[in-house]
Amino acid sequence: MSNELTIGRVAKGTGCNVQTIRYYEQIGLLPLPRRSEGNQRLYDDSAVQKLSFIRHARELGFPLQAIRDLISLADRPDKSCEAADAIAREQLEDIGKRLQRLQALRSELERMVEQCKGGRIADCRVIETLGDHSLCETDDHVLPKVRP
Amino acid sequence: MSNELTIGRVAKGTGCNVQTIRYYEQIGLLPLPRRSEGNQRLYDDSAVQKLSFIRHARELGFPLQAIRDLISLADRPDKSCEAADAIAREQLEDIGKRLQRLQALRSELERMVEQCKGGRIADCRVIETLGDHSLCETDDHVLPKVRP
DNA sequence: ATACAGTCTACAGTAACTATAGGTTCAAGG
DNA sequence: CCTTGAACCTATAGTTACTGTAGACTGTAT
Ligand SMILES: [Zn+2]
Ligand SMILES: [Zn+2]
Ligand SMILES: [Zn+2]
Ligand SMILES: [Zn+2]
Repeated sequence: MSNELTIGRVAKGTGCNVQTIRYYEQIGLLPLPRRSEGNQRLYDDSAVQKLSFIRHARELGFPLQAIRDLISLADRPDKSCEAADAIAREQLEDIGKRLQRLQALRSELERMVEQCKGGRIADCRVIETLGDHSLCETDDHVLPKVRP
Repeated sequence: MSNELTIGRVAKGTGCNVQTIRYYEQIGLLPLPRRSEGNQRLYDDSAVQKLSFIRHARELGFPLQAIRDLISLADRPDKSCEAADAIAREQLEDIGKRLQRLQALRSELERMVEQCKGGRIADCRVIETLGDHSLCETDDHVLPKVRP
């Protein structure tokens, strides 16, 4: 009952797909697993757990580099968790920024879509607005224009 | 007053950067511009306008393929704008989905960060939660686990 | 005339996978 | 025991939308 799984089982169990697992191994995020006589990967519980950690963090939007850092922190249980918390706060902040931006985009797009009453392209409010940002209500989504 | 600009000027005027403009040309999104005697690109107003259109649509999150489609629609002013509106609605829908997801992520991350009172990694709530999704409040961010 | 900013091409790199080709291994059914 | 087919293997290329680099050339200002 050493509980070793093939890559496909691990994939199903974690919701990762097979190539992704191999990819994580390749970039050094997952340790090299034991191989069967026929050279197939065999994973034990600890590998599955690590992959679940990675997967969960990815689902929460952490970039792989942050996950790498979190893993190496997780391997030092006695140290302070300050650095780990900082990574999470950073991720939170990043998500906050993206949310704000998306909210601005959504309202602008809503306005665009709503204003077009259908008809010919020549009169389409969508096309027109895309061609001219000054028809937009906010400046959120355009970088400042600098006159040369 | 033929109003021709070098690539750098166009870049400044549109907020695009120079390589991006060359990239758009390369993938056929922008037409080949006239060249100076010394082989440097020279853009007229219509090119600048097209690039502004592209840039604006990108800022609103449209993928390049959608922009390609919008441009080819914009070139047929007499046709119905139904297709253009559909592209915009699709983009709006996509943004809505991303917003929902990000909102879920944010609340989960907030909870995580908030619960950790600092201390050793061994007791860190951030690390612990990442290792075990069942500590999460919602299932939004994890694919259904299928038992093999 | 010389300096220096701007431009040119071509290519490599980024994030995080996903897909493909062409071959090998494993488990089950006949 | 043999065959079939799913699952696995490696290696490589493709995806999106750029960004960065190297090494050479052009254009302009003093
Ligand atoms: Zn319309
Ligand atoms: Zn706008
Ligand atoms: Zn902590
Ligand atoms: Zn979770």
